[in-house]
Amino acid sequence: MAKNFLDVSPTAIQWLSKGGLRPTRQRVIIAERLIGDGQNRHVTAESLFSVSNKRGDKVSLATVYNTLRAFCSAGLVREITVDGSKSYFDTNVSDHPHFYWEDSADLVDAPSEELKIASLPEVPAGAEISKVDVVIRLRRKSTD
Amino acid sequence: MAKNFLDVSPTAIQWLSKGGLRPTRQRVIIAERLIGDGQNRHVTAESLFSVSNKRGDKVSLATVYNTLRAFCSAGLVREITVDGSKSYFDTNVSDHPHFYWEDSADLVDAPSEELKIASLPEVPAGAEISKVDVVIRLRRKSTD
DNA sequence: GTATATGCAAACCGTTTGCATGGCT
DNA sequence: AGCCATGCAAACGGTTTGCATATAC
Repeated sequence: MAKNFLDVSPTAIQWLSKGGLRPTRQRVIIAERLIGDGQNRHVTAESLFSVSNKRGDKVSLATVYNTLRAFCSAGLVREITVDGSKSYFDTNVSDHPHFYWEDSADLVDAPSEELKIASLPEVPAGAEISKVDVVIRLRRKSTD
Repeated sequence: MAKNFLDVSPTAIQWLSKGGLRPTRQRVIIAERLIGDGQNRHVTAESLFSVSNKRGDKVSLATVYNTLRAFCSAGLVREITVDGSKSYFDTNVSDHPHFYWEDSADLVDAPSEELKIASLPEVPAGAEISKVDVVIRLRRKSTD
C-alpha cells in the first residue's frame, strides 16, 4: 500500500522523473493538476493550494511553494513575472509570448507563431540571453 | 524662504507640473534625482530611498513609495515588473525593450530601434493592448 | 538506514495604510 | 483656510525558512 498513489498517474510520475524528482504523494498530486489533461497551465502557488484544498488533497502551502520551486529548478515549469505581487508558473517551458489581462490578473499563452521578431537588440558583450519575456498586457475595450 | 528649493530646479518643477503635481520639497528632490541629468533611469523605491538618505535629504520611505506611485499615475514614470520581489520605475515612458541582468538585478534600456517586431499575436476580441513588455534576460557568459 | 520531503508556524521583505502633523496655494 | 503631502509605525500579502516528523529508496 505504499504504492497506492504511484499507480494512478504514470504520466505525472514520468514527468517528475524527467526532472529527476522523487514521486512523493504531494508532488504527484500537484503534477497531476498541472499536466494531468495535457493542457498548458498558468498557476500561482495560491491558486494551486486553494484548488487542492477544495478537493480534499492534503498539501500544505509551504509544500506547494517548495514543490513549484523544485519543478522550476528541474526545468519542468517556468516562472513568469507579470505582476509584482505574485509569481506565475507555466507548464510550457518554451520561449513564448503571453497575454496578461490586467483587470482579472489572468495570464494565458499567446499564439507563438503569430509573434515574429525580426531583430532583437544586440546583446552586451560578455552576456548571453537567458530568456526573452514578451508580455502583451490587455485591458477590456471600453464600450462607450 | 518658503521658496528656497523651488528656485534650484526649474526643470524638475516643470516636469512635475507636466503631470499636474504640486512641487513639494520631497517631490522636487526625487524628481531631481530621476531626471536631473536628462538621462533615463530605472529605480526601485529602496534604491531611491537609500540614495536620498546618504545625501542627507530627508525623505521617508513611505513618501518615496507614495511619490513613485503619484509619478506613475501622472504618467511621468512607468512601472516595470521583471522580478517578483520588487518594482522598478522607468523615467522613459515610451514602449521600449529592456535588458535585465539576472545576477545583479540591474534593469537597463535596450536599444529600441534594434527591436523589430514583424507581427504581434492577434489581440482577443474585446481587448486592447495596454502595453507590450519585452524583457531580455541576461546572464554573464561563463568563460570556461 | 539515510537522505530527503513535508507541515506548521514564525520570520521575512517589499509595499501599503491610518492617522496625526506640516506645507503648498 | 483648506486641501493635500509627509512621516511614522503598524498592518499586509506573498513567499521563505527552521525544525520536528514522516516518507522514498
